[in-house]
Amino acid sequence: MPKPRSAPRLADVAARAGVSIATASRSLAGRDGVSEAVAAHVREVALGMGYVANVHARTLAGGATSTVGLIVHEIGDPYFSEIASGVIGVAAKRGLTVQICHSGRDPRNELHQIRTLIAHRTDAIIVAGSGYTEPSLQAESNAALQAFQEGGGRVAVIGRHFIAADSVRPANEAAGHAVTAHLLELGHRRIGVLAGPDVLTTVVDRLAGVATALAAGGLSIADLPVLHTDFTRNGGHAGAERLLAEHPDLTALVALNDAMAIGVLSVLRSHGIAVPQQMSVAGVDDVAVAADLAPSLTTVRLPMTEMGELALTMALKPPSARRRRKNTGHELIVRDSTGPAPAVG
Amino acid sequence: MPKPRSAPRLADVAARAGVSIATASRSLAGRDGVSEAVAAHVREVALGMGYVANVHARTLAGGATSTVGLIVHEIGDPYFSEIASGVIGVAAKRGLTVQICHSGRDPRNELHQIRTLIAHRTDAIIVAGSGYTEPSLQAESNAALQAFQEGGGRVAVIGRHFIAADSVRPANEAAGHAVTAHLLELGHRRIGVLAGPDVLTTVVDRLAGVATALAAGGLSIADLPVLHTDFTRNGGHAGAERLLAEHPDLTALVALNDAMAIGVLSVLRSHGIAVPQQMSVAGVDDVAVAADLAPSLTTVRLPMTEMGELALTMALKPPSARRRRKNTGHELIVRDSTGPAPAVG
DNA sequence: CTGAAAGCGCTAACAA
DNA sequence: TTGTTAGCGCTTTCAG
Repeated sequence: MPKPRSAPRLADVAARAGVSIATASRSLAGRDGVSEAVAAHVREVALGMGYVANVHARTLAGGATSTVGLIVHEIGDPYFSEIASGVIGVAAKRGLTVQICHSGRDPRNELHQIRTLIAHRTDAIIVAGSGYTEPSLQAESNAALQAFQEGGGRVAVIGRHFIAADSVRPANEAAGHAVTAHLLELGHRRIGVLAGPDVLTTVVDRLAGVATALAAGGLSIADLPVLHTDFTRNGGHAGAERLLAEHPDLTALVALNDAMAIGVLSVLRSHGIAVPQQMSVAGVDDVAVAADLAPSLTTVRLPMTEMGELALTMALKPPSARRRRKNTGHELIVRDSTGPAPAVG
Repeated sequence: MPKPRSAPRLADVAARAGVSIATASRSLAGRDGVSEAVAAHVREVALGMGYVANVHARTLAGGATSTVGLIVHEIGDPYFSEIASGVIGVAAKRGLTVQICHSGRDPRNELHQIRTLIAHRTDAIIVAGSGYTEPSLQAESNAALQAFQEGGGRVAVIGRHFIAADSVRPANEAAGHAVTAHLLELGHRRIGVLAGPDVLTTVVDRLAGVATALAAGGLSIADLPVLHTDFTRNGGHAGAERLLAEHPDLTALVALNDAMAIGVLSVLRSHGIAVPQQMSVAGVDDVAVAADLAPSLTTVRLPMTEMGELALTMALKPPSARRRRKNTGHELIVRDSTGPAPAVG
């Protein structure tokens, strides 16, 4: 059975309204050059027929296009779903639709998704999430994005270096600094760090913040245990188990994102270690649930939703000669998971 | 400065390869009717030029289209981001791209999003999230979806009644039954229910499950306090405050989704009420963090990711005469937030 | 096996 | 103010 064809076309509307196809087009597009009476009539007819313009034809013909692409690591991760929410929010306001793809933090797959989005001729492409410290890993993505921009496409990245495009830059280093300074202030000296893979720039940047805060406090990060595991809840879980086993003297654990911190809290709970009395825990991001964990999580708030909004807003502006950079703010949110360092045993 | 035009077109590839545009098309599409030698050559040239077919032109010309639409309440909500993850996962495997829109649980806006997706001529549209008990609220959406299907479009809904399309049906009633039965078994009799708006079918269905479990236990839901607030964390928070104030004798609180349960736990914690010693709490959904709350949340697991996968898989199958229905399973997950009812004071 | 040409539905000059 | 017409880039008969 052949796919039935039925959606009314502009020509149908025009015929029914008794005008030319051009007039119909103008009326519907709200462009002027049509008498208001005719325009209104056409619109009414169109509505009556349930006419909806074919976006592909419209785009092909050079009309305004209407979709933007968003690449995230994984939409199920709150960090990214909050960013996506911001992007979708401003897109909806502008009548745009958002295509979302998973990169899975795999450079090859990311490249593939970028290509796909380019094929879809989206107005803009937003790439969210950490890049790689090793530039060669994203050289191809970079080139593709570059070509896309040269072809008139717009690009904005969130939390990425090494890509020549407008960018929103989360305060990663400042965030790392802030949590660490907070812990130091509470008297902690034996601090364990749960970091994600060190090929991720986000991890490296946050770690750099940790290091400078430590240095300012007269400590060296080289003297503290830093574990690189997955940048996820399970990575935090596994890392905490190991840190606890190998460094029984720690009084605080800082996780480089909230997902990891959640894993850490879980381990501590199962070991019956009181937080924050015996061990302080802090994260970075301030995902929505952070406030509702028990104990509620001390963390550094990064405005994810706003980052998404910002990125799309920048991407939708006419391109500027030099690329724009927007640095986000950050805010230390002290909750119940951190407390004074226990007196030395 | 005019928008530069640069993406190579099929014609460019054809010219460069020294073949006709038709041959180029066939080679790239992997269709036969071309000598393998020529095809290979064309492919190589295309690759070298970084050629990517224009999806709009391809779609317009009647070629295979390649995108599906997904409408969710709000992508920042874990329930929906997990569903989205499932959808995106299978889409990626099939070389499809996913357009995600927010309905905001507003029937008018939902209709608008459906229209948008139809304009984009997506292959399929998936609508996720509760519908309304009042059919008139979604009559227009229904009609639009109907027309879309008659035009050859595919539709699948998740957790929705009253829409003539393939559907994935979460075990809402069974879930409501399961949590309630669990609480009853633990000896609870004074149970408060935190429900979302009663215009949502999901709420009504889960509530029905609660009622039958209660009835089986010799109780009537009419005798218990049922509060209809927002179907969100804050709704649960506000509702719990009220329930606690007005019904100090309750020993258990069931929230009709985990988001609400999280709000409930937060209230209990701030009131210093021990869970589960003084008050048991249970939710429905089993979002990812449920296991990491403290106390970990007893809930009923609904396979959100799988629901998303299922929905797209169904939608991608050739349409069948009568609509398909897929009921999901459910599983009571007993964790630490529920315990025996305290002895009567 | 390969090429020429007719659209797909729409927008945007260009005429009238 | 309105209509005519030439594409946008691709797929797909239909010829060769």
